Amino acid sequence: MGRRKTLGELQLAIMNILWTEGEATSAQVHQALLEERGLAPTTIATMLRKMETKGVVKHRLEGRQFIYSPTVERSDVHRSMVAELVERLFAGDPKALVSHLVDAGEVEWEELEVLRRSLERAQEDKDQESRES
Amino acid sequence: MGRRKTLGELQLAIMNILWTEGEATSAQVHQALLEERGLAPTTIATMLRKMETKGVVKHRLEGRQFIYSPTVERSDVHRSMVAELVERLFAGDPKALVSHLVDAGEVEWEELEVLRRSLERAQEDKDQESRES
DNA sequence: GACGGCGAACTACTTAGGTAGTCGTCGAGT
DNA sequence: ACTCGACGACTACCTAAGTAGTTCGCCGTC
Repeated sequence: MGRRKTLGELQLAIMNILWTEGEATSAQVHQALLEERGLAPTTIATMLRKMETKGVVKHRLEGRQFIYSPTVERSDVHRSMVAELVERLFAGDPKALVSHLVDAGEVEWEELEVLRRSLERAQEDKDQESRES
Repeated sequence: MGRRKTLGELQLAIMNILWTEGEATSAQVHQALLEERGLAPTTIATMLRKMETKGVVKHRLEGRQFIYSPTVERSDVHRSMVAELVERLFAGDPKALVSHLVDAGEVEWEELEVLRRSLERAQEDKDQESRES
């Protein structure tokens, strides 16, 4: 059942709401996106139905309302979308992406050191956990 | 004139050929992609025409052949596509992408150190150059 | 018991990538 | 001069995302 998990712009915006809220009705999602997008309520509803067909959300019925919730993890979507980009642009080499970010001035190389430290620490914490369990 | 520089899978494959070769005819591109894709020659030709409309390639006439060449830099395309992904997935924070790569096990944090060193060195080289010029 | 509103469903349309068949033309070789 | 092959142009589909209008059913209210 590992379908294509590549989501479009609006779909990601909707998923972000569902991921942070846990679940929401079509109207709630519409409300949340109204400020920045100003879309019709039907647009959101249609999109949610399409996303359910695709298998990235599901709904349960409460009264006469559909309450939608995500069926995929944020991290899974991130993983597959990043992997696709790396595949397409950097021949599958993620390190090339990091190089690119620095070359393009998006990330200062000094920041890599900071990042490395905190990630290293996170790794140690994880090791600690598994040792304890 | 800064159109959307988001290219699809096939378009990227074609651009990769043009970027490495400098220029090529439709037939040459078709030949180069035949192994892995087995597409009809007309498909390549149509795509090149669409890409010219979009402004990412141009052609010159030699005899009765169109010789295509890129009009955008590989690095520009990489930049805008990575930026779009970072915008969509990581709220515009490129450091979050690096974190993700490590969390997802795509890049070992130890490699960041190696990468950091080489990038730092590259930076020094660049500084050196500008000082010399 | 008819009525109005809300929300889901259906339908339609646009844009973009991808794929390919058919047509027209022009130059080369006989 | 005439035919044939190569190659660009045009046209047509398909799929996916995005956007929204219209319809229909149901529920509570008067």
